[in-house]
Amino acid sequence: MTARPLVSPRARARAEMIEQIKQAAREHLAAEGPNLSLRAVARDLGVVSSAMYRYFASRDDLLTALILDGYTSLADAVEEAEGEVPRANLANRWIALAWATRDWALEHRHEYALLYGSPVPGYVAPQDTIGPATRPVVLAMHILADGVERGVVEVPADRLGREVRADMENVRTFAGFEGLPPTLLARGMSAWAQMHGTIGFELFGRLTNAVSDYDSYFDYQLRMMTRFLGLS
Amino acid sequence: MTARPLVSPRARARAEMIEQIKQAAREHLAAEGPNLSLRAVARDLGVVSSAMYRYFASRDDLLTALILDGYTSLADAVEEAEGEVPRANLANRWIALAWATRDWALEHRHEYALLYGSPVPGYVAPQDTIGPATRPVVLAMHILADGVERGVVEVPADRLGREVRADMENVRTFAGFEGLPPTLLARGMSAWAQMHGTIGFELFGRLTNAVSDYDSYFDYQLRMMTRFLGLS
DNA sequence: CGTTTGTCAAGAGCATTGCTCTCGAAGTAG
DNA sequence: CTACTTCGAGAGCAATGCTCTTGACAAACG
Repeated sequence: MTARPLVSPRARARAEMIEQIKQAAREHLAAEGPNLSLRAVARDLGVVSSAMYRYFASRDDLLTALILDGYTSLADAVEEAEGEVPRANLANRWIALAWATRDWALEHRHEYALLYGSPVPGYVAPQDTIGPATRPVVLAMHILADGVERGVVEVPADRLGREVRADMENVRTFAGFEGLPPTLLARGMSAWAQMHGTIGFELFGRLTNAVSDYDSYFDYQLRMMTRFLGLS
Repeated sequence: MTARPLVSPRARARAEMIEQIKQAAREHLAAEGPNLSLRAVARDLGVVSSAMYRYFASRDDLLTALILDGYTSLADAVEEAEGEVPRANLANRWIALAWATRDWALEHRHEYALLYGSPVPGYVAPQDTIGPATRPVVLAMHILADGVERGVVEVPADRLGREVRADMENVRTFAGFEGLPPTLLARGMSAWAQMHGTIGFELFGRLTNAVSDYDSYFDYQLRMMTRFLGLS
């Protein structure tokens, strides 16, 4: 007698097919950009287009799956890179995080555009994307919180407006940072916007004719950033 | 006898038609997002779709025209706002520039996405867009150059890498800033990326659940920025 | 074992898109 | 008046996302 399989062959085949579709879709994304065509990936898989709808209710659903995978892929890469730096070296932890973000963005240009570029027209992010989506920025703020805890990061003595303070408190409790002062959090958000702004400029070709050595440029931007944050 | 019109009625009608098409396209852009449909604007104008091709060789050509108009519209708004601030008030000039940018972006969300968001798939920016496209950032750097000239902005004494220095020299000569030191230019680019990063975050919904009062948030970000630039 | 239930790929079909071509009407210039 | 150009209309082609039906096959159950 054979043991009942833990997952039926059917469910297994289905999971494999879903993975194949996503893989083909990713390749199409990298090749032709965000104009993802269900029929095209169906052709790649030697399958008729209507069969796709057994696995994804719509093209947007496929996109959602890709976006979700993208968020976790990016977050994994970022967390791994940051995790390899000694805890006490705050500046290098931030720099490692930023480089990992940029490296991932350059390797997955169109996926990055999907995550951080202009949103797709009719698409609305479902609730379960916000978890993976916030992992990198939560990690970044964790570095700052660590610095405060270790007493090596000086807390800016700015006077925040009431609304900004409320917003920062909101973010703080959301991410679970008790020891992170709002003024420093605001600085972190500033640096975060700068990092993604710089990466976006490079990726979307807004710096052509202006910058030739993007690595050095990014490196210098990061040096200014860590100084601005009081990490170095 | 009637005088020969300076521009023939035909050329005039043509120019008007082009303007009508662009206007309808802008409205469609604002309503349905970047998925601009030639046939839809043709329907709006009560005209058959093939007639569009008498005025724009392709859908991308229409987009190019909209992008070009967008750049000049944004640049006009920014230059006007900045021009109203007394020349000596460097910080307020920068702040006015930034607010004008954000205001324009909020009023023309999809056009801003066209200009600064992820690029449209097959689209390549023609050469004649780079002029209007750089007007705002040239203006921003001009404020910094002005500050150096007036001797009120301190020049950062950073040591730039050779590549970064070369890039900054490149940008400097391109924009015609002789008196702007590379280290300050690099700071300017940093602030520029931060500004567009922050605006993009707000516009593309990357700050929902984190920020509630975007005006105050942007205001505070600007205060940090002008301090970082040495303008206040 | 045999029947039922559910899942699957295939195909036809609908409305939409960008774009091309041809045709006749109408305006313009000599 | 005649020759030329420009225009809008319409048909048509190759795509797209998505729906529906049909027939085959596997899993589950009695």
